[in-house]
Amino acid sequence: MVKKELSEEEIAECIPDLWQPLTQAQKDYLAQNFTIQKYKKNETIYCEGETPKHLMCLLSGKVKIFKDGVGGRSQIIRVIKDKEYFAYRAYFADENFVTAAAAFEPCTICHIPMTCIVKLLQENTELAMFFIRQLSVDLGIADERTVSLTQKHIRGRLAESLIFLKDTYGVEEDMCTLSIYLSREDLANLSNMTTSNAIRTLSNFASEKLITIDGRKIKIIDEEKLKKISKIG
Amino acid sequence: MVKKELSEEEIAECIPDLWQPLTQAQKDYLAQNFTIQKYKKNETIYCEGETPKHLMCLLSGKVKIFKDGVGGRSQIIRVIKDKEYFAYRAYFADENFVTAAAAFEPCTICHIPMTCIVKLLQENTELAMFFIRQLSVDLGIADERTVSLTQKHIRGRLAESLIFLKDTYGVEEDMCTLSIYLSREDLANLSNMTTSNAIRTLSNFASEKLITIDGRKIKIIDEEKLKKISKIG
DNA sequence: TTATCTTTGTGCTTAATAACACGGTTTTAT
DNA sequence: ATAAAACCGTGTTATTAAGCACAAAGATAA
Repeated sequence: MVKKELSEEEIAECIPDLWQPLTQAQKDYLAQNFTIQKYKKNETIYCEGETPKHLMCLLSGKVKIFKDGVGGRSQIIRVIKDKEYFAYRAYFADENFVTAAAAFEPCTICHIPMTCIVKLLQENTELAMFFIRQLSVDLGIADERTVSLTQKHIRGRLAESLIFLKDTYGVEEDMCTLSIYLSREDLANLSNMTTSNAIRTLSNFASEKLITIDGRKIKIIDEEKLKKISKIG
Repeated sequence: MVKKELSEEEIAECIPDLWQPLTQAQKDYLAQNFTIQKYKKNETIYCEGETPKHLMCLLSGKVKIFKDGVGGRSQIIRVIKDKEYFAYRAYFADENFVTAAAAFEPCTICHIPMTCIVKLLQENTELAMFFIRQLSVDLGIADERTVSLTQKHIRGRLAESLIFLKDTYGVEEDMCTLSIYLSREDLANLSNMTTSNAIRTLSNFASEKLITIDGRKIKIIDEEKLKKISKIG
């Protein structure tokens, strides 16, 4: 699993935000505790209830953070893209994971023991500020999302998800095909609705010429209209 | 508004978590930047869209953090009790407030300029860890809450809110009357439902002898059953 | 290649919850 | 003290979204 020893330059490229504030001694220390792991499509990265041990940073691929609620329904809480950090919250809160994580597609993820991170934090306030900022941003997103998911109607929620996926993972060369190919079920779990309603609403959007669908390939045609639908709820 | 100069001992009692990690010089510095403000029942503490300037700590009273969504419906995101800190997230995230805050009842709140907090953070990693821990706990709660609010049914959501209010604000001497007296509308906004449904569901709980209601006074009679209702959704 | 499983799509039914209307009650303000 | 406003409770109706059944199309595996 663990790949060959990496040079500090290679590591620096993987985790620039974490690396940059460190002194040389701290960089050496971190490099000794740095490992890389590969995950297959749909593979579980961690489960709800497990004890967190590592900070993870996604180097390539796409990851979902989700939570299974009552009656087998799953809710995607957030998604992770390239160079984003995750899996550290529960450790800082001294809890087990309340969410699970899985790979949407094949992923490369680096692991750094949280004990190592905490040691670095104790001597580097700039690094501490990085986590404070990151957690603060995520908490703001969570607050917004709570209201969107509870108050918007189905069309608004799905429109929001489509815009969100475009903003997060971007589009292909044609400038409008979403780079992420999700199953209807994942799209539903992201938007807090049943799979049937995701399918139906997606078809409606296609009839209204807001998007085109070709299997899991979705092209955003009228982004402004989608934004409007998302906004009015 | 600003009360008479307080002694360091008095301040230490107000904000023990913040105070304890500081050196004497840092304590002196903080004391110079410490002010106290009173708010009346229902008074707004800050509004969505405003620029955050101060860390606040609730010294007495009860506060709601809420967000107005589509169609005038308001969602209570979290509530603050004695000795809890708030209003700092947006500053750390370099955003304006995405939520608003108001006093449920008369409140005393201390204000500390965020510039002062940031200065202290830069020289005190223990203080930084306090915020990292606090934000991590809150983010976990937000994740759990997202799933509860979206997936549980009305009865489950209201039961959860009642348990939550008991755990947060406690009960009176009789050991079962909730110490917080909320309007039906606030109870609805906490539980993501309309006011009529909060009223109806509350009545149902009363008929089922899970609670008794006397105006805004709510007694928890059968906590176990309520927990069960909350859990199964 | 064939068989099996998963995913997608469609129609119909049912359940859950919001919306509305209105009368009575309590609180607040003057 | 009195008027006005806000809040509470209840019945009725309308809307939204979930649930279910089933067929077709793709994907996966033996």
